[in-house]
Amino acid sequence: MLEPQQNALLGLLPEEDLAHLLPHLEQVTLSLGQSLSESGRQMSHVYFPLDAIVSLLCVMEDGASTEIAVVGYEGIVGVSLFMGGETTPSRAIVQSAGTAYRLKGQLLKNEFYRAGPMQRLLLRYTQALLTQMAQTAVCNRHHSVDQQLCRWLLLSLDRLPGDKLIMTQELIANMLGVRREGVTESAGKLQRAGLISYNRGHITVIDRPGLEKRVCECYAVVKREYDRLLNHHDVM
Amino acid sequence: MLEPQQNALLGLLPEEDLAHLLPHLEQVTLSLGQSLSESGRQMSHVYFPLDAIVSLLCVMEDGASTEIAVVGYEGIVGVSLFMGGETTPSRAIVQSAGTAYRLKGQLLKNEFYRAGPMQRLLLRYTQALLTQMAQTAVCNRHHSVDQQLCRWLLLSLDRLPGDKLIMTQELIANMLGVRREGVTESAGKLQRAGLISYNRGHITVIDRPGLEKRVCECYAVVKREYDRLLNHHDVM
DNA sequence: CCAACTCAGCACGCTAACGCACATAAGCCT
DNA sequence: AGGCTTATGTGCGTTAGCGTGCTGAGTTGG
Repeated sequence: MLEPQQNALLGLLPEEDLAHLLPHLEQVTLSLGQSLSESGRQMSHVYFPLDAIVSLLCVMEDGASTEIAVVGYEGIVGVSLFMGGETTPSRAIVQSAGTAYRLKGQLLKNEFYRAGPMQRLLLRYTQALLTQMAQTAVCNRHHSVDQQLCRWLLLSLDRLPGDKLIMTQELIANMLGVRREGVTESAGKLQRAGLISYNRGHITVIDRPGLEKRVCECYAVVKREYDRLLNHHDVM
Repeated sequence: MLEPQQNALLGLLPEEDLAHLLPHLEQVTLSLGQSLSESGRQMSHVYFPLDAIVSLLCVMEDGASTEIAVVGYEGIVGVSLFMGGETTPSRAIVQSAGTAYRLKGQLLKNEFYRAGPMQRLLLRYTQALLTQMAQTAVCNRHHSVDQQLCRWLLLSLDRLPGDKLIMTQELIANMLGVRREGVTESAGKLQRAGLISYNRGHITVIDRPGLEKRVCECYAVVKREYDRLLNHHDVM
């Protein structure tokens, strides 16, 4: 059984605050490719992933896209609701199927405007998101597809229980905003180096330390900032 | 004389809330290249630019950098203070000299945690910043230096009183995270097309509509979102 | 007024990534 | 089994942007 506390934000909340929300939290299954938020559309709920992963994508008129951030058990999908804008121009797509708890948008806003621990927590999380987006921008600019693939794999791995992910090269290419063939090539290198094994949409990470050696600094910067902003000691 | 209300955030604040802050607002001159915030360092003040422009840069270990957002009269530098993280891994550099009002960080936080109009305003602004960063990331990935230069020029122009900016190609290259020669080439095209005139660090925009024709959609997306989030009607 | 410096422009060759066209290959569904 | 769809691997030519080295035109300051 999956408990709401497996989501890091909910888990960091003091018991009484969590108790407020518990009756309204609804467990849902998220399936691969499902959209939780479309550009410019108001979300009815926010989502607290448990073992699912959600990608925030920025999609352009011609259909080209790039992942700007990834959200897993450590976060929440639907930041724009409590930030006051209600909508975002970006899209939220389930990148790895799994489970999440969801909460009606209005209830989250109520909790947020009580200005208690939940507010502090959500604001700190949003700042972590800012950092992730900034680092993604600079990584897009300066680093090779090889490095970005490593970063992407590690970010996903950190949000998954095991060492397997279900993901075609086509989809990874959409996330990274590169050609499918580019991913084929980079993934091939990683496979030949014995770091991952790739099999028709099923990736198994064999040598995680090896990936960490190849990845650019962007991964560590983001991870460090999440750890700093969302550790139990500072937040509560 | 420059009034605090020339900053859009301060200008949107109801009179009584602004009155709270006025005695503590200190006018300062920002000079080109001045750093307002270093990676991981706590800021003592937040800044409300009037006619100055500040770039938020993400700098990497090897010194390569990319601008992730630009802040002018419409915004505030120092979002991380009220978001709870206190520091950011990014750097804030004055990109166009001018004037700003500044406020002690603690005073801003006090005002923020009163949970009044200022809080709503700052949160909405932060969401606009999120959008700008996301769009920058996707633009870095998919658009040519030509297009990005147009975007950058227009974003700067929107934040300046006139049609001139003081900025060498070298600095623009740092912002965009490209080679200086790349900027030379793109700027040359714009100059030959009669859109701008370039003269040793002095750029004059001659044909703004022409720039708007060449720019990628990223500019409009960001502008629209700022207008939506920070118009007087919705915020207050 | 000349020297030093800064800024802009140009000419290479180089490489990563692109777009496109195929060739397999592996699972899926009668 | 056989044919379909989907996923992956490869091999082109093309191109945008990079790194480097250099030229020359302004600007500044002694």
